[in-house]
Amino acid sequence: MSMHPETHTPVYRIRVAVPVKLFQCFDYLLDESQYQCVQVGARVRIPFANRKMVGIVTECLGVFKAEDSEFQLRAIDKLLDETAIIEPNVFKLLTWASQYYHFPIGEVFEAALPALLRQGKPLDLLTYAWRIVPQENEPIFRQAVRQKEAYQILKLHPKGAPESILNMAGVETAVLRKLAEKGLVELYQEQIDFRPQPVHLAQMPLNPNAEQQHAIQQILKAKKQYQAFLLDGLTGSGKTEVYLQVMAEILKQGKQVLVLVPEIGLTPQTIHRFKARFQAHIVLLHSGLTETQRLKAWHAAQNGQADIIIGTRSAIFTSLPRLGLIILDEEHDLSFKQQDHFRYHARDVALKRAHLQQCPIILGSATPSLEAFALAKAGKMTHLQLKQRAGTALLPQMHFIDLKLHKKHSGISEPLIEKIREALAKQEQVLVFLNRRGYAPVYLCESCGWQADCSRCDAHFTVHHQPYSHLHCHHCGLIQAIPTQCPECQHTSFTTLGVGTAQVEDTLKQLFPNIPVLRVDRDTTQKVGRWESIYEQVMQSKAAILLGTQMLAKGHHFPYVTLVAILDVDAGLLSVDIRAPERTAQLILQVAGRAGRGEHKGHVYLQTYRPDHPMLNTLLKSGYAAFAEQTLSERQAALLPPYRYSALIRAESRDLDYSQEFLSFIAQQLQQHSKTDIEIWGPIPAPMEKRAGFIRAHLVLLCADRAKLHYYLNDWWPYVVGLPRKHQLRLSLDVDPQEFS
DNA sequence: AGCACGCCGACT
DNA sequence: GTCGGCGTGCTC
Repeated sequence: MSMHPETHTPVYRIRVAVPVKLFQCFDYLLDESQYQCVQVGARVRIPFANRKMVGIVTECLGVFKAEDSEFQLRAIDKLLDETAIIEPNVFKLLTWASQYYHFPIGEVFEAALPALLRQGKPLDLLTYAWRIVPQENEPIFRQAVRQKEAYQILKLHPKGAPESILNMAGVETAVLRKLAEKGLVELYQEQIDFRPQPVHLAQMPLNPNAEQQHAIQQILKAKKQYQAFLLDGLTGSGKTEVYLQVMAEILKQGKQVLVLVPEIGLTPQTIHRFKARFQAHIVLLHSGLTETQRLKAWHAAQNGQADIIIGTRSAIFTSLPRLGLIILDEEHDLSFKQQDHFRYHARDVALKRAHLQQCPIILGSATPSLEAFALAKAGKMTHLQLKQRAGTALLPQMHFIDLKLHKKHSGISEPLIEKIREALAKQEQVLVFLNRRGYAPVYLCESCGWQADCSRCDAHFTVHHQPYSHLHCHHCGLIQAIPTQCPECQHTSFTTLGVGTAQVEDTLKQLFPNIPVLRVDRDTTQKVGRWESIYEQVMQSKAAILLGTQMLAKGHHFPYVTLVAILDVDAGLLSVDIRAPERTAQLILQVAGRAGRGEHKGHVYLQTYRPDHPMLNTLLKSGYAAFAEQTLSERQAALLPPYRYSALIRAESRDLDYSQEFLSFIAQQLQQHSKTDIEIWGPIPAPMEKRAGFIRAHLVLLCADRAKLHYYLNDWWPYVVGLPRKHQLRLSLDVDPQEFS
């Protein structure tokens, strides 16, 4: 195709977002027929430097005149979509996110698309299938063995089969093409019915209590406009029932519902709850899907076939032509914030999306984030509380055990052992929580006190005995043999300090030899389906002990657990991060929420050396809301988030001082530029300064005015990224960071 | 990010 | 004499 701008046939110009680490878009040329088809939000294949890439059209700029551009524009290779695959509201959302998180637009678009679409595969890829063209006589294959085989396999699929399935069955695409040349088979496209089917209730709703009824009514009042709701209720208070009844109404209007859940929350139980209630097209979007499955689900959401879309973080970017409600469950969960690359927070993006869509959004949590509380207090979100526990379940009772006063066996105090014994004797189940896996967190020489430390991190090695004895760094993954002779003093006697779940497991098995002890942590659940089988075992057992880390606190419910023990509450309190107290409080309540959902009252035992700790006491005596209130006023007094807006610059370098040196320099530049508008902390060494061989430093930016912060970041950050570097340096900007020391 | 171009050390 | 180290610069 000739593309001389000087010729008479007009040439047109579009602007394209390219998935590269650059902050600008690039202009390309196309001819009139292409221009008539092109839409903002469609994909194009383009030449970029010396390679081919897939970009997203961001603007259609009309007839091109050479004097309009200082660049020698190139022509696109191909228009990949006839219509936008990103709907206008999501397009606006992604543009906003690129600006808000100061992340290159092309890479933001890339993050919003399934991998197959990023690679340029057709959106309706899965609607194409090969089928046999009926013949009068059975075709004869002489030498063509492969074709004969392929033909036989295709015979087994009278309605046709997609290429991917045939490929898996050993049929190569080339062979199919040969058969197509002979007219024996054809590629055809299945017609999709885009009309949404009416949704029916498959199950009667439960009878809501007064609080639930109030919440449902409040939310439904806003069903055609933007309003954000914080649905704040303890585990077991019936949040899900509120979701389901609001959803029923929205679905009845022919709209789609987007449900976002934490990474670990997408359990078969959750899915089952939705599937049981609605006779509707439900799709799931999570990390466990194959790319083909993901594309299929994404496509059904995007073309409006799917009614309910349940997904993790990145599902917030799915195009939904008839979106009418967003639900974000476990709003406080950290997995909603992406921790690398494009560091967006799905909760904040979801709020923006609901606003663009003019639809209601529900944030649900038993332990709302301080950000959510602050929004509610500022009147930007409607606070709905569910205080009663649904059904007959009673609230668990909380008790402290002062570790200073009692003898311990692998970190379990004697009074706790007695309580566990009593519960087991009544055929009840016990949950023991310890957020530390492995056997022990420290290995040391008995003679000189030398400790086994990771050479690549500022951290101790953790001792593991399974599947064999070794030292493991939980921060960088380094594995080493356990030394038998001290490198410092040559002595040969060693001991361990502290306990991990593996050690507690051994001790519990010794203490209660006839009781099943089930350990749930990353080491025991790596195999697929292992978690499910443990869960099944627990549900079928009578007396049993469940032991585990974080994983136990989320997702699954254990109705027969009446005693919950948190072995080391202090671990979370020691952290330097300002968000450590709320994390700990949330974790305590989440773990506590596992207890006593049946008819028996639950008891929660917190082991601590600090039973007088103010945060623990506020939490236990006055509840989470009082704790949050107190923590918020401390934040307000200290002018910390959410009362000021923040950003964190991370720098990592193999060079000892370069991270700090570089951050010092850029901090100086920003300080001169922004005067007193932005407060800059640092550079400060990261909480674990050395990790995986990189020396890490941070720079914290704080500003009372969000717009001002972004105004400065807008010019300054691209400048910083473009600065020449003396040494290798990894740099990242984290807007609204989840943790900063 | 990639990828090429470009100028200085140890090898068939 | 080359192969290849990664510094620098560019991508419409």
